[in-house]
Amino acid sequence: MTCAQAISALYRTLLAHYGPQHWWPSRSGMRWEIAAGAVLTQNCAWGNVEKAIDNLGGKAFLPPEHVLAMPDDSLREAIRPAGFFRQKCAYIKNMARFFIAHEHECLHSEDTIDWRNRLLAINGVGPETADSILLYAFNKPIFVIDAYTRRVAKRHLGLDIAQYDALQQVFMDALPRDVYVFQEYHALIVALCKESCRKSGCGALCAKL
DNA sequence: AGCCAGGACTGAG
DNA sequence: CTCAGTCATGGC
Repeated sequence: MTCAQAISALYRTLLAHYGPQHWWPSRSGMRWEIAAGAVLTQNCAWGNVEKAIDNLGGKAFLPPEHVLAMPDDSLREAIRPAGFFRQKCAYIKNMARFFIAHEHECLHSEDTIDWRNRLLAINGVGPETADSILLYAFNKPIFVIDAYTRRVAKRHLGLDIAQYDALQQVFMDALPRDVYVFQEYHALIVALCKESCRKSGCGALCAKL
């Protein structure tokens, strides 16, 4: 079995086992909330991010103009549960400026790579954050690599590639250029890792992997 | 009590 | 490019 076939096979196995995830929890349904969440979740448990999001309006998530206008002290207090609150305060304001200026433009652009580069130019946005925003907030066809993906790639696919872009390319070359597939695949990898973590063995599924 | 969680930035070699 | 140090909270 080729590497590409193994990547496709793993996707089918995970999808059959866990079912569609319809991922990126967002209560308000705003693209902006997804992007802010992507920054807040940097090296931090999602449960802590939810507290921060609740503090920023939860279901009625505050629009970027409002967050940008908040005094740093207030914004820091709101996002404190997500950790690194001093830097994340600045990062989120950078992201708010991007949304105010470019949300509509980015949404209707076909040039994903161009917008990926623009996101990467923002202080506080690295490859994973940029790709998460493009894939889940803007529905662009790009594959997200994170710590979970690296673990699964190494463990179940024998892929030990250090460079972010290189590993991303392997997945993208192996799969159809399909937003839905990219969204589900990443979500399914997270589902697998969370479950293995809880049960300290992965049970029935691991036998198939 | 420590380790880690859906990273990114900076500086050094 | 690779690597360590830094940033901070909450859950287990």
